Amino acid sequence: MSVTINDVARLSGVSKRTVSRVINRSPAVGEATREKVLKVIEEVNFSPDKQARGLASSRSYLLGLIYDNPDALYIDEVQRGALSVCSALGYELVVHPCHSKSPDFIEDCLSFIARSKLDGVIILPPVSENKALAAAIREANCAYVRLASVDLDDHDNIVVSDEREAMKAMADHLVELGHTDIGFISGPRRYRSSMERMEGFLAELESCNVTLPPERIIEGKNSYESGITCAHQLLGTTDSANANNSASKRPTAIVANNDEMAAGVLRVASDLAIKVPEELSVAGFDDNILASRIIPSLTTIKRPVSNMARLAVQKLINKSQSADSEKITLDELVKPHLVKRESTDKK
Amino acid sequence: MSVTINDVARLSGVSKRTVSRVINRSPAVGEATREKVLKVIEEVNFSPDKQARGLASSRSYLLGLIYDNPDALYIDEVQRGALSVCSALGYELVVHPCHSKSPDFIEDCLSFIARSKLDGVIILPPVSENKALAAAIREANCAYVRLASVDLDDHDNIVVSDEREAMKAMADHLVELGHTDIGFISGPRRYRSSMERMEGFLAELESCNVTLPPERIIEGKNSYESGITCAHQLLGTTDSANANNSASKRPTAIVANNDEMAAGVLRVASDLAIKVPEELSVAGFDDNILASRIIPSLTTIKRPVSNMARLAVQKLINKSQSADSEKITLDELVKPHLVKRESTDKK
DNA sequence: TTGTAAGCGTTATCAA
DNA sequence: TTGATAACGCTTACAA
Repeated sequence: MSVTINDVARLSGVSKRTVSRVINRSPAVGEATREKVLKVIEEVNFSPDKQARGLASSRSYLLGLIYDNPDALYIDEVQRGALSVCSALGYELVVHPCHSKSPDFIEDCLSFIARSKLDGVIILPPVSENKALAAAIREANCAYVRLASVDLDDHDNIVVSDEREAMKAMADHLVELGHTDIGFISGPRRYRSSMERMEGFLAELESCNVTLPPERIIEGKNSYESGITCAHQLLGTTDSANANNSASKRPTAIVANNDEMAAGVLRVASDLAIKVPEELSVAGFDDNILASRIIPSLTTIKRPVSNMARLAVQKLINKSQSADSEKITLDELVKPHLVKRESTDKK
Repeated sequence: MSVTINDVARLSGVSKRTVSRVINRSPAVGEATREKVLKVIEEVNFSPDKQARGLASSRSYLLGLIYDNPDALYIDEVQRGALSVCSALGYELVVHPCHSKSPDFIEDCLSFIARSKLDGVIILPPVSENKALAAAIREANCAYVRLASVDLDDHDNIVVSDEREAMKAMADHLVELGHTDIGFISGPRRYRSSMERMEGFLAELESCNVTLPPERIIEGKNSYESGITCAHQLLGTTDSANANNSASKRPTAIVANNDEMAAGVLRVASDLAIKVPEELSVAGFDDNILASRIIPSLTTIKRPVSNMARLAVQKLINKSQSADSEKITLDELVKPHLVKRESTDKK
């Protein structure tokens, strides 16, 4: 049927073992031999069988992607980024959306890893913040890299984007535009990333001498619906805040923990006939496709998602690579950055 | 390390081969023996090694997802749908975005299949319409199922959603609202799905005695930017149509081949201060997340994407299953349906 | 630097 | 209905 290592060995007049060495980039092969073998490999279009390789070496050349994030755009960007490195190195990507609230979700992830003997997994936020999961995976002796906003693991096991810093840029942007009365809709406080973003934002405001009173800071759930609820609260249209909906009492800007919630804010503003950005500036985080399509388009923060995913794969592969084969080099990581659009303007 | 088929054989006092038969649900095993073996399997928590199995039987228990579709939301929905069936049956899903314009993309897909000895692949639109790809995959002896809008393959190899029918509902909706002067932005005409949608829409209009002149029907590229270009054309703001931008000359409704282009139309309407839906109704196709978030929210058509993906996996697995093991039952397929929102209203 | 032989954990062949 | 034995295609001791 298809050509095997034996064929290559025979054709190039060396042993199986030597061919194996060539395949695995072992340095312990004479230059002449290596070239001879490579030539044959090329000629007969040989590619080693993954399953046989895996069976013999207990590796699978499969990487897993574990996520509970509902943001399809984020997932898609991660996948494409990861794959651009994966497939170039002979690895494939197996996807695994999980339910981090489910009681047996750790078991489920471990089973996922075991079933296919994955060589490593990439864990996306927010489940990447789950300490127990990371511990269990480490315990199971599987390589992993977490994508996160905080440095909550060894350098080898994490790829961090500095969201705190990015939110400082957002604060500066709004202060420059003259905003001092700003509403902030955070993400769930149990997530480190939510706290990073919030703290970065508030700290920078402080250092610009802008202090937000507690009622300007509310906790959202990262969903569109939650954005709507929180916007009502900030814009003074809930029962508890009745009759307070005068323009003078409203914040002149609202920043949300993500674009989904910011979209909710835009929806409420539209319903209340509050003009954005003339009467209210709005900003989000993620640079979702929404952000550029919605009217007015949304000022937001873009993370280097694709690069982060690539870096994660590289770290993973470097780990699982046998000691004597060449390591690959790591890209420089790009920082998140502010994207200014229509939804923010002078106070 | 972990328990193997040998352990099970030893513990239950039968041969390897018999255990293998039990695992594979072969009927050629005595009832008593089967139960004895199953009991041991249960006790020692044995699960067969995929790689070894694959090596011996040349199967991988891996399914591939091939797509050139840039719509992350669609991909995500497919993945989740497919996985809900996959993992329940011990299969994993390997993803493969491809570039259908690239000259070696068929080779690339074949290599993807060969590399991991995939048991089958699901091909998403629009590349699912590519006849050469399907032929090549069939040639390579790999099972496949295409997701498409037209019945362009054997029943076993395709899952169809009736987009033509769905667009009839869209036509009826607009006619009911009193629209007779309607602009239509099609997708690329080389795609069957574009043609299906367009033909379904126009045919139904005809049968309601509404005929669109040629200049009301233009070909878009399915992108947001293309939506903007086409909207300008339909709303008479291009050079070639200068001075024709009087309300009376404009269509009272514009339907686009997808939500992305419809979003472009909304953007242009906003820029031209044309009120939607008061002065112009707009509709799309897909029910992207955009559709519900954008202001005004978009009337569109939702496909049963997740169900289609599940069905595809079921077909695939039924094929690759050995003849003597149980087949699984197929779900009923839900049809695409119209979702009415804010962007369409009475003329 | 290269080769020999023994697995890796299954399934498949063929006989009993 | 069952079982010994040989694949499957590769890697890894262990030699040479």
